[in-house]
Amino acid sequence: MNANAISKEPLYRQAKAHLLQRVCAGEWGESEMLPSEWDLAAELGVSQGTARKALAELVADGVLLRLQGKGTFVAPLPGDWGGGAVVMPGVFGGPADVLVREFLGVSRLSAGEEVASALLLRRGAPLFRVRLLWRHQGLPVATDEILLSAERFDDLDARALRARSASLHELLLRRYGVRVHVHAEQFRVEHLPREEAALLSVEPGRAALSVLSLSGPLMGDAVLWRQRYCLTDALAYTVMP
Amino acid sequence: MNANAISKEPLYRQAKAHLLQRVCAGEWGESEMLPSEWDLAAELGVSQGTARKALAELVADGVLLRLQGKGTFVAPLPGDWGGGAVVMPGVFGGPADVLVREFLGVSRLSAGEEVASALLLRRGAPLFRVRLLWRHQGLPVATDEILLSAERFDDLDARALRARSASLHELLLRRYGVRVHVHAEQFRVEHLPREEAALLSVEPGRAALSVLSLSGPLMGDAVLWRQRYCLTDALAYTVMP
DNA sequence: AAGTGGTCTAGACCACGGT
DNA sequence: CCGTGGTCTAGACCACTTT
Repeated sequence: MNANAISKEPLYRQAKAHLLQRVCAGEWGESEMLPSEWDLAAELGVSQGTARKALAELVADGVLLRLQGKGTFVAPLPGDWGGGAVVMPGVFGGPADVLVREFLGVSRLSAGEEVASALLLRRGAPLFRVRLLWRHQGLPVATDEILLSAERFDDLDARALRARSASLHELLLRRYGVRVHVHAEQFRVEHLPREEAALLSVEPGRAALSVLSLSGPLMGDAVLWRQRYCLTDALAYTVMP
Repeated sequence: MNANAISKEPLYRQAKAHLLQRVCAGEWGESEMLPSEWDLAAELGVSQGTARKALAELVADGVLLRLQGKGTFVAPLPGDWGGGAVVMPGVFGGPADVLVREFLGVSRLSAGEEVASALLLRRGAPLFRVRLLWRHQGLPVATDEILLSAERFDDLDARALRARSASLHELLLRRYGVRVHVHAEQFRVEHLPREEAALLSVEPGRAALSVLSLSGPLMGDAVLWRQRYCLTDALAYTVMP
């Protein structure tokens, strides 16, 4: 924590950015303890209080977990479904239902105006298009169309995504060092396009919940556009601020 | 900060609760500065650092605003629309559109099972039912049905709510000292009931975005159930975590 | 007992806004 | 110039978990 740091930013912000970078680089695996406040403070050349403030912000951002008496750990990544839980309509207290991911495929296309503007790319920039299907108790309930720059994330292949346990978020973190957070979400009612209706086994034109979300690295621009169509006959899309 | 305080809670939490109570009691009006950190610390009998931590949490919770060089102020209440902004679909950067509130009326009814369970009331408990209509550029785009305990919030009258500038949130704060925050929100697609369809000038059964939200005091149970129906032909309901 | 994070304190200095 | 909030430091003690 010295020389080349941007001196305009507070020390604890520089420490936070430094630690975030090391977390994203995979320096500490899941269930592996980070060094203690005092050790980190010594490494970074700051006081223990400053190191603590950086760690506290990373906890608030969902990057780290701290447990009194145990230590500091890298927080598990959210699944590809994201933060919004799915529960029975009208019931707020209950546990979230489990959704199962099914990988449909990856293709390539060119960025339209909206996507290009949201992801700060030029029109026509090459994109990867990842398609997912979500099942609840075996029945399809949602489709995802995920768009991301094919230039920034080259060599994204279907093999890794097809694995049942794999997650796009994990792939982006391990291969590109990008930890993706949701920046904003838009909810609308839309009529299902033919393709989505077929995947969800309902008639085309059926009204469904459309969830458009932009994600990207913490403290960075969005890199991931996701258009989700969700059937909400028996489920509700829940968010807790 | 002494005697009757719950000694199990950290000092800064006790200070936070104490300050929150004084804010809700209306001790400081809008655009009136709170005492400085040092003065508050002296009042509460804690160190300046502890007072700062309490203030910082209240800022994070949206209760206070702090401006370097100017002072600490009570944050303005969000309008009755709440946190979710409304913008053009697919456009994330733009400014939120303005919605105009129209008060339709207050009536009384008994709590059904769902509402009673969510608000921790007994089945059949008396409720107030507040009805609002939201317009965007003159056209109706959303209806609200707001339910709250008629026992806890007695003497809620239509006169105060009918005032064009009034807000239910302000009323609850000024009359009952309750500062309401959104605890959770559920999104679904629902078919418009006759009454809502008529209010929105569309045919009954039309699919609309249903937003069910529970609100209540910071650090307390929910006291307000809101069922909103929103037309999203030209608008999208946006949330930013 | 030793190590971890969590709280509390005291003091110093900086950055910003108004006088 | 002063008063405000914002940052940084150093040290002490507490609560919890593990050895």
